[in-house]
Amino acid sequence: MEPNKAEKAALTDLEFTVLGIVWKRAPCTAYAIMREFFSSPSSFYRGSAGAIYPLARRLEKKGLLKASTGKRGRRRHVAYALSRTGLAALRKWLAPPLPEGAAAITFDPLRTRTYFLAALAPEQRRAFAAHARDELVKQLDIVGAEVDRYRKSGDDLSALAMEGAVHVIRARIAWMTELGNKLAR
Amino acid sequence: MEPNKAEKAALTDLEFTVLGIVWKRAPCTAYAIMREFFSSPSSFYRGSAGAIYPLARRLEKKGLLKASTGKRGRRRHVAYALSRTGLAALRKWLAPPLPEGAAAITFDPLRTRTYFLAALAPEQRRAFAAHARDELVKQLDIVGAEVDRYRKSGDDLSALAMEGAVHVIRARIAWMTELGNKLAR
DNA sequence: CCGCTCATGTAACTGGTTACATGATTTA
DNA sequence: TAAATCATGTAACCAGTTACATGAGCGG
Repeated sequence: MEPNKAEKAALTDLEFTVLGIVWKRAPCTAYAIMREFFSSPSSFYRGSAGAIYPLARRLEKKGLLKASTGKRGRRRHVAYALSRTGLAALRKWLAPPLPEGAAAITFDPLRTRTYFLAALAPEQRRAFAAHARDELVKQLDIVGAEVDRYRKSGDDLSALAMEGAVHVIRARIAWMTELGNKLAR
Repeated sequence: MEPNKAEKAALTDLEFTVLGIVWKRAPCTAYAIMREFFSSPSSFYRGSAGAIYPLARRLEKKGLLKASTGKRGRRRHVAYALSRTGLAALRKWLAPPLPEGAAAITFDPLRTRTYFLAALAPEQRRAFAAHARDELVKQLDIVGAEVDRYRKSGDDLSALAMEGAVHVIRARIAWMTELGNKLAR
């Protein structure tokens, strides 16, 4: 017999992230998972219903989530929790070694544009650097507030995670400042 | 008459990036565009043939690229260059204002994992931070070399762009070091 | 009773991917 | 002359998206 392909196929980052969310929030409806994505300042995944609902059922069929139906009033809902194998899968994803490329350089719309900045007139280049810097500073406030929120809620590791975003945005601000200065000369 | 939808639809980042590459390298075959992606240390886009060839023809049909057939020996090839409207489109993409979210926080596999690190035993958490840090240090060498390569080739703006990646990786190293220290206490 | 949130889902689309296929030209 | 590179392309797939639809419960 061939090994069951569906059982073996590696999960996507979104699937592991959902596993992580359920681990934190269990018992947790698919709707609650969606909200988690909506409230995140990161917009890489939108956590759309069209992604989350089929995904949750998929993980349940694979035995990584277990579903239980509860009700509020006469209304039913499905709450998920991690199964034993789900927790094991989450831990395997978290623990070293990291997969190829997990520490690699990430997509950055500002960097992508900077490669081709010579196509603009010098004055427009400086405007780009100044504008990008301003936008980054705005982002810094948003993620800074998010760090505080996690701190106050006592979720120190999430705060530490979000501090990664703070570090990165500060680095990008420094980079855009440097770019502005170099373009000014 | 309705405005032609195909003409008006916004381009993706990949399409603008190809526009930028052609602007730099014209006259430039689709194959050469692919190589540009292969040689990039960023792996967000793989620049696969299945993406690049249809994309180039699409941009040509929209009038953003113009194609010319050359030959080496008795073998034909199609070389692209930017049209006037293509250059205008590239410049509009580059110039302020940036689209919504261009300065937003980006996807980071390390950050995503850090949110759920409490699911690991304390010793495994520290191992994660140490391992991630090591992997980032390796990346720093790679992108540092890339900066030098651009500097030597005289392409200062590309070097400046790649220095953005250096800034970000250094920030992520500092973050992982901090995380390691905090987990050690 | 109106509008908001909770809750669940589907259909059509999209923008990439992998894998494959073909053949000329160049280089070791 | 074999292997690598140049060059072009297609087919099947995939993991997301948007947009839509439905309906219960709840607060003002």
